[in-house]
Amino acid sequence: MVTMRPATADSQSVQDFLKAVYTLQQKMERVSTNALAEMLSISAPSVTDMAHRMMLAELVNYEKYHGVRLTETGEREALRVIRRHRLIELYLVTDLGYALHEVHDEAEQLEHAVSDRFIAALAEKLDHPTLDSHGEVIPGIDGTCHYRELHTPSQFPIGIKAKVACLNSNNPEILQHLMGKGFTLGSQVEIITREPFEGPLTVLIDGKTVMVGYTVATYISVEQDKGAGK
Amino acid sequence: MVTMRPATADSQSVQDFLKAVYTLQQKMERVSTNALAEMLSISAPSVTDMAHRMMLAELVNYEKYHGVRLTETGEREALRVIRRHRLIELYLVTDLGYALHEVHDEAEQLEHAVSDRFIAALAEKLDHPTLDSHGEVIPGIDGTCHYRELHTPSQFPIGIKAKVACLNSNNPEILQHLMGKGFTLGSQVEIITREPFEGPLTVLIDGKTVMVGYTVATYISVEQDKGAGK
DNA sequence: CATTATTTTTAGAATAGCCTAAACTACTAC
DNA sequence: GTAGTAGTTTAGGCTATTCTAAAAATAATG
Ligand SMILES: [Mn+2]
Ligand SMILES: [Mn+2]
Ligand SMILES: [Mn+2]
Ligand SMILES: [Mn+2]
Repeated sequence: MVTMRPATADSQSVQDFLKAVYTLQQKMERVSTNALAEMLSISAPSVTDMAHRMMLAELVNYEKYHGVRLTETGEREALRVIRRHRLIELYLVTDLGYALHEVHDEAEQLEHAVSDRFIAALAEKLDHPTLDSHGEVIPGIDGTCHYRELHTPSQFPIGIKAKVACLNSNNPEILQHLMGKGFTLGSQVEIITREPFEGPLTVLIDGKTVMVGYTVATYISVEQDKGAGK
Repeated sequence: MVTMRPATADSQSVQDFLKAVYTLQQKMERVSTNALAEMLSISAPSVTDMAHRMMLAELVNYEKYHGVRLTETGEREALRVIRRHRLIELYLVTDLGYALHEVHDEAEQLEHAVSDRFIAALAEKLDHPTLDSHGEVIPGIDGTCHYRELHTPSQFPIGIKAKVACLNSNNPEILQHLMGKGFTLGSQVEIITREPFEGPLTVLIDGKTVMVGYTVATYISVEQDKGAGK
């Protein structure tokens, strides 16, 4: 720590770190080392160390005992990696016959290995998409994100028709479970009943009635049907 | 060196090392540390070190001062990586619009990052090809290679019609130079004149007459036209 | 506002890959 | 066969990334 060299933005660890900070930043002002350790599955001391080195590289702003925040450079880099990740995920489903639950782990590796040339080819082939195979927003080359107004079934009013807009889990088992119930992007859904105390939901999906646990439902986002009055 | 842990076959360094040994083994009985250092662009001591660790992992047979040879396991692994590399190269040209000179460097990274699932998808999509975009043999999943009888222009008799069967350079500049002259896989070629002392060749390619330097011509392999008497 | 509990950082260490400089072996030529 | 040269290995070191155990700081509690 007397001599500490700055991190380089092109390593796998640094890129995953940037993504993790970006994601956690959406929910909290500053991101704690513990939260990062949890998300990255590494020890807290490793996070502290990385935070120091990325501070020197001016990718994050780090204050001892008060967590981390992305700098402008850091955010740009994070969005670049997220763009890669999501373009790859979409491509795997669209052109290589992957099932949704298979794409995340593959993309987690490929995002670091692939060249800008490769990403450009994918973007071109997919006709510059803005949503990936989970329904998550793909940032543009300039970092712009076209967010939509989404809702979680657990907070969406009963009786309103909506469409599944995002299945935002990275866990293959959860995704398989949800898709097994009929939740796929674009499905028509309507909440029929909602049990209190974080109980299960009864949902009408494309005409079929199914039950879903509260916890697993938090990985679903729906979008109100266009044209349907609020 | 008192305690030395065996290498693990799934690291980038180890995989590239295996490929290098495999390639050099075609031309020499045992592969020297210097030859490997040269091919891998690392120092000779690094090669010695790696040789030791890969010996412990039973991937190579290494004898001090007498170089290295792949074990059966090592050869299987090497062929697996070569298969990946070449399927990726073919895919990049066929489906993603890459030019031949762009594929090698990309494949050199991707071969380590991609899953077996991914490779299976490529093989399927390309209809289980046996030749990559350079014209090199793609080993099967079981390691089998369907070699052809190829010739270098510099040793091929004058006046015989042949087809370009392989452009086996990894150097983008060389490939661009050759393709600029009209050498592409499948082109009709006929040697018109050959200068002595490793001098240039005059070649008829698809009707056009071009000159090629001796050195650069060593990266071309041709196959005698089928049906044309020897 | 003390005391405890939780979080975070420091200290010290390991591993894979790499390096340079120095020592050593093996082959080549008298 | 001995000297010289070319090729290899050993010795010693460095970096990035990870870890565990211990110390320190912050946050929560009564
Ligand atoms: Mn993902
Ligand atoms: Mn990743
Ligand atoms: Mn190649
Ligand atoms: Mn490689």
